Amino acid sequence: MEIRPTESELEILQVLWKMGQATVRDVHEELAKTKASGYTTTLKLMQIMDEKGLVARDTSSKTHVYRAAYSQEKAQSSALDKILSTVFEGSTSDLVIQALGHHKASKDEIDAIKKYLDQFGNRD
Amino acid sequence: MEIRPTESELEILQVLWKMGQATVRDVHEELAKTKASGYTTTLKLMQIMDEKGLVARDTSSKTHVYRAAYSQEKAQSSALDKILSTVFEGSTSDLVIQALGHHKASKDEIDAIKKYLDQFGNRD
DNA sequence: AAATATCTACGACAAATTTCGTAAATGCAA
DNA sequence: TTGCATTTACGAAATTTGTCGTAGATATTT
Repeated sequence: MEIRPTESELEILQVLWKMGQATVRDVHEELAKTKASGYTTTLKLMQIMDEKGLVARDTSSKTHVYRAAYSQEKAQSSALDKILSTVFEGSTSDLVIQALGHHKASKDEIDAIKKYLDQFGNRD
Repeated sequence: MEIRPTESELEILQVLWKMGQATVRDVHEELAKTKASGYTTTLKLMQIMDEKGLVARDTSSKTHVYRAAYSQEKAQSSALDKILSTVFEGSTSDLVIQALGHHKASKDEIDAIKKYLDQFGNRD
């Protein structure tokens, strides 16, 4: 029952998350900025995503309007689960420290994290 | 030049990271615990990985001995890069906070992270 | 209304990944 | 040494994913 979006499906979801609602053309033109593939390719993918339940669409007018049915939060959680088990051996702290080390966080970001830790980190 | 391990290749790398050295049979029996596929499948995969440079092997005896040529650190860094750009919109702090929130870290882990932040987080 | 443009549906092709069967080589055991 | 088991090599099928072409429907323009 795992509904794992594929790589291309994830790209489409990104656009939908950002736009909220979008037509196939909207999505395709957004993707076209960084990727070269035909319009019908995007269309087909979004139709498949509809069948899978990854998106929902309003078909009342000729031009269908799509929205994500798979939330960014879910994708984040799923992505973290996966890399935790595949490359971090389940160690959240390893993951966090790697993330902080390799990808420089701004001072504001670091402050946000510290705040979070102080607030939440006092349990066993 | 991107040498991105596939899903199955990553499973094999996990075994090699853990074992250090391993034969095809070693790897296959480890994988068989959670997955059903034939011995020659594992063999073929590992041969392809050798061509790609993801593993190295000692062929001096009949039974070849493999080791990872793609480090866990590299895989970690690559995995973080990917999910940062695909589902976290580049926000390291979002990623970290999500990681800490969803996957409970132990007190020791939290302390380790705090320590890391205090030591390293005083830049702009 | 006729021509043009845009959209959906859908089959089929292409590429990448995974799977396996079979043959040949090598080592081990009777 | 002869037979048996294990291993490698390799081609090919099966699967999954991504790609596109074409047909038909619907709208828009002239």
